[in-house]
Amino acid sequence: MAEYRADQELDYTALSGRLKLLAHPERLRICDALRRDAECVCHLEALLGKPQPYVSQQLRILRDAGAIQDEKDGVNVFYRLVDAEIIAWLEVVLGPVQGEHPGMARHKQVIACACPKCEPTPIMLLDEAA
Amino acid sequence: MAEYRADQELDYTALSGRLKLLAHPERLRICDALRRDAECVCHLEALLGKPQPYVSQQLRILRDAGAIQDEKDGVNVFYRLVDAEIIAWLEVVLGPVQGEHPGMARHKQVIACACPKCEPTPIMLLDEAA
DNA sequence: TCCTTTCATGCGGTAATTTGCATATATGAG
DNA sequence: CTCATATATGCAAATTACCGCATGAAAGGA
Repeated sequence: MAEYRADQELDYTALSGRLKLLAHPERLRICDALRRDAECVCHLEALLGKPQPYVSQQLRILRDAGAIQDEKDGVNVFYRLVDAEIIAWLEVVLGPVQGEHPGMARHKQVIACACPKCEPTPIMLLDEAA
Repeated sequence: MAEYRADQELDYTALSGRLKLLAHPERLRICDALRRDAECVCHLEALLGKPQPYVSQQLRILRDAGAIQDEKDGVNVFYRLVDAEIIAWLEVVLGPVQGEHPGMARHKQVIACACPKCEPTPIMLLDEAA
């Protein structure tokens, strides 16, 4: 009764569809930033150096696929990685999360964005503390 | 000297380009088959149920990218997964390799192809042994 | 209310992928 | 050499993805 051959029939179409989310330079960079912590759109805009509608479009693709979720906070919208499977994939593709020193500042790689509201002192947190 | 911020500057373009190889249903299925063992084109053709030129084209994409290598054996050409990084990705995306019972037959999931040359008894090996 | 800021959406053109099909190449048998 | 089989390649049509841009919607301050 050892039915070796009837294995779980992976859904290659579904899997490749999810892989396609990451198979894009800017979306991959966004996901890399988000796996450290949630970020608002203006930060991601500064990180990518692309126009805001462009960033929002990539975010929409990720959101519609269930990879990320938005949390509105007044005028700003923060996005967070919520898909465990994709988080696991990122761990292998990009390596372990950088800058996750316990208790250390967020925004390790994220460049300071122009908006004064996102953070009081966007990136200097590390150095100012000295 | 703790330079937290200057991390290894991942090449998102290169990584997404390699992810794109797997972000395709048939290529993903091919890779899943190949990570068990090398397979010849006719087997893969039977597995996918697609015309031979179609299969050869996907194989070419994977070969040009360095994911797989061909080993000619007479009239047949066997393909083998050779990229360690991609093999590691597949492990996470598809789960551990199925049907890798030690010392057990190859061709677990691969359907028997029509060609009589690939294998004397393509798929029956398991049962014939009884 | 009006204005500013932050973000989202819709649309169109362009570029890249996908895929079917005709054909080319290579190997071995006879 | 000729033929059959296994595989590769080239090309074009169809589809899809990508990206810039104009505009829309929501929130908060004055």
